[in-house]
Amino acid sequence: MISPKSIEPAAGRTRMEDIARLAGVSVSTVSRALAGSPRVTGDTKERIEAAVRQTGYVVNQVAQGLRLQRSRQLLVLLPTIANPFFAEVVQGIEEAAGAAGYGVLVGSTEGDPAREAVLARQLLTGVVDGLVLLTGRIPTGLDVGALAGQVVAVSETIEGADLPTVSIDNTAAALDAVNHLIALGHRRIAHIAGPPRNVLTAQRIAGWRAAVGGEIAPVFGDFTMTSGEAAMASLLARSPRPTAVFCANDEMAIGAIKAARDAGLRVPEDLAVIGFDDISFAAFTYPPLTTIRQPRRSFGAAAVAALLDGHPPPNLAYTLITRASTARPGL
Amino acid sequence: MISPKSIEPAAGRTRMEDIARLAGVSVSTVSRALAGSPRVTGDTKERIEAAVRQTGYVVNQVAQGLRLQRSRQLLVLLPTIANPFFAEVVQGIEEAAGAAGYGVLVGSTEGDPAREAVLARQLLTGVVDGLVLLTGRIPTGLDVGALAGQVVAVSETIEGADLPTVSIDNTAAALDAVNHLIALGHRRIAHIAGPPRNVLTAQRIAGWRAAVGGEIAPVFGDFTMTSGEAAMASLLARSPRPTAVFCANDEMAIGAIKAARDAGLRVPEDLAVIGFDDISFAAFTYPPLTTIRQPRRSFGAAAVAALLDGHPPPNLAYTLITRASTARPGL
DNA sequence: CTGAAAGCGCTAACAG
DNA sequence: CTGTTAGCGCTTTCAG
Repeated sequence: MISPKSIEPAAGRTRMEDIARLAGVSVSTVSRALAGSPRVTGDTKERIEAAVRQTGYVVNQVAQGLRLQRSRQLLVLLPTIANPFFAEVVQGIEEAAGAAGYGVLVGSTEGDPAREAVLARQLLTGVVDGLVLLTGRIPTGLDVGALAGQVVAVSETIEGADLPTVSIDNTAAALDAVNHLIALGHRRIAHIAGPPRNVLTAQRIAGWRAAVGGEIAPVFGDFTMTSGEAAMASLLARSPRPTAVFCANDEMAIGAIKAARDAGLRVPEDLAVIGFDDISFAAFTYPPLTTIRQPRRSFGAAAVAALLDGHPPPNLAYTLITRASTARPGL
Repeated sequence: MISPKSIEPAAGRTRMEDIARLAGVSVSTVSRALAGSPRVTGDTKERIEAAVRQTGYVVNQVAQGLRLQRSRQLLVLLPTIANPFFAEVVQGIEEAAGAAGYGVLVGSTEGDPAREAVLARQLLTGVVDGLVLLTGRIPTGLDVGALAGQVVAVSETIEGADLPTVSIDNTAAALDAVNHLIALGHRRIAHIAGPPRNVLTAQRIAGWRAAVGGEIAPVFGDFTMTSGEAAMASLLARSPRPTAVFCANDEMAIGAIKAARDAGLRVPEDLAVIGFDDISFAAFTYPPLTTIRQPRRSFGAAAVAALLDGHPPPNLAYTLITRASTARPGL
């Protein structure tokens, strides 16, 4: 059990002072030696290193953080870690952050603005040095202007905020996806979109509209498999029925395929389906899912580079991955 | 960009001292008021609260952590956050931890023992108060004996370590899964196991063996879809071919179904498949996957309860979820 | 090349 | 009910 009622400061842990005593020097010297200062050399340095090895000493990062005013931790805020897309971006962030000596805190907010705000405040209290937003919005109460360079948006652009953003060109990618269907001969191409009032939703709708022309209404989902299934069910009631559907993410595409099959349709013969993201499951659906691959690990790496090195985040490249869920209509 | 070369201590952030000045009291009084001490009341309390609201002050958790010798952060160590099973356990941990005012650090170690060790040391340096191990092993260099009450294992029991562990009875669950197949009439039931030398692997093999009897060899995978696909391919070369296969997790089951279908077999008519975990994708495979549901959110909640309140973690209940991937043989 | 001392922002005796 | 003071463990001037 953590935090017993009686707190024993320093609970027996080795401190720098102990190392100093063992090595017969002062704490300043130990501190310098550990920081790799060239001012500590030879025998002194070796004695200190020996003491560290012997005791298994590790510097207290909390004390160090207080003194240095930096924690070497990053906070990632995202809607849900259960979505493989986000999970893989987090992997990329972790890798890059870890390589730079930074740790990663994950806040899975379930879309709750209150929870987002609470977590984001960690940034203001010294617990983390930087914030990666995968939520598509600024946590309430956070003054991003004053936090310049400490906040980066990933995947979703945040409107009205002048934030460095790591993303792909979603409109162009959606256009490419739909053009793939058009090239196969499809003309009635429906769209299962993300939630209304979401930037990605708008961008992908724009790409779809640009390709299909006209004013057909998309069906809105919420990026879950269940919502894709429901959306597809409603599309199947349309007449004439679409011959193809472009889904704003892979999970909704997986739901859509299930709905189509449950309605007795064959994919891709009766209905072609294309997704977005290329999560690992996309290659294992039946039929395997044609989709747009987003470079998720690179998203993470670019976000960390933006935070730690100030690199302006690039617009990354996406790829159309052609699998068996799309084919010529009525084949 | 984080950490400019010139560090400005206290970089303009509101400190408790500022609140004290605004409210016309001392910092001790502010500290007490913020901690909800009954010793600060009436007008004083209100002036302090007003100052806090006005400035948007948030206490510096690093300084607080140093003083209190506790960080209100938990570290979760896991093989890969990209696996939905782990992701959902993390959600459960986050929920429970968040409700108790704790934050969650995630270390996705990709099975790298060195990375595990480095991350686990955070526990020793005051960055986190507790450690949740989903990795099935003690990070090297960590003296769990000395850290009693600060470490809990989840999902995988750690052999030779006397650790509180949150899990299900994996052997019994595997037995139930295979008995489901036997009840359907299957007799040649193969097993796609997890990686060798893994406790879960051993337990699930034991349950399978108890049900099928005999000494058939399992095929080993590594819990990924790709490995399940490869394992199934090798099983299909056996003669006589199994009529059913019990997979040690859902992802390998998804891979196995793909391999079976690619080989021209129908699931479940020619081959029944049962998985383990009931990740969200299991309900959306084709055919939908029969599986053993593990209560992942509860795993997380129980782990946090063990750490924070010292509750001994219970063995949780699992459920057989019957879907369409299993049926009578040769139907 | 090394040490003494100050201080990061906070909490908790201890006095009053 | 409130303030003074010491100190959590570390880094970094400033002296020597």
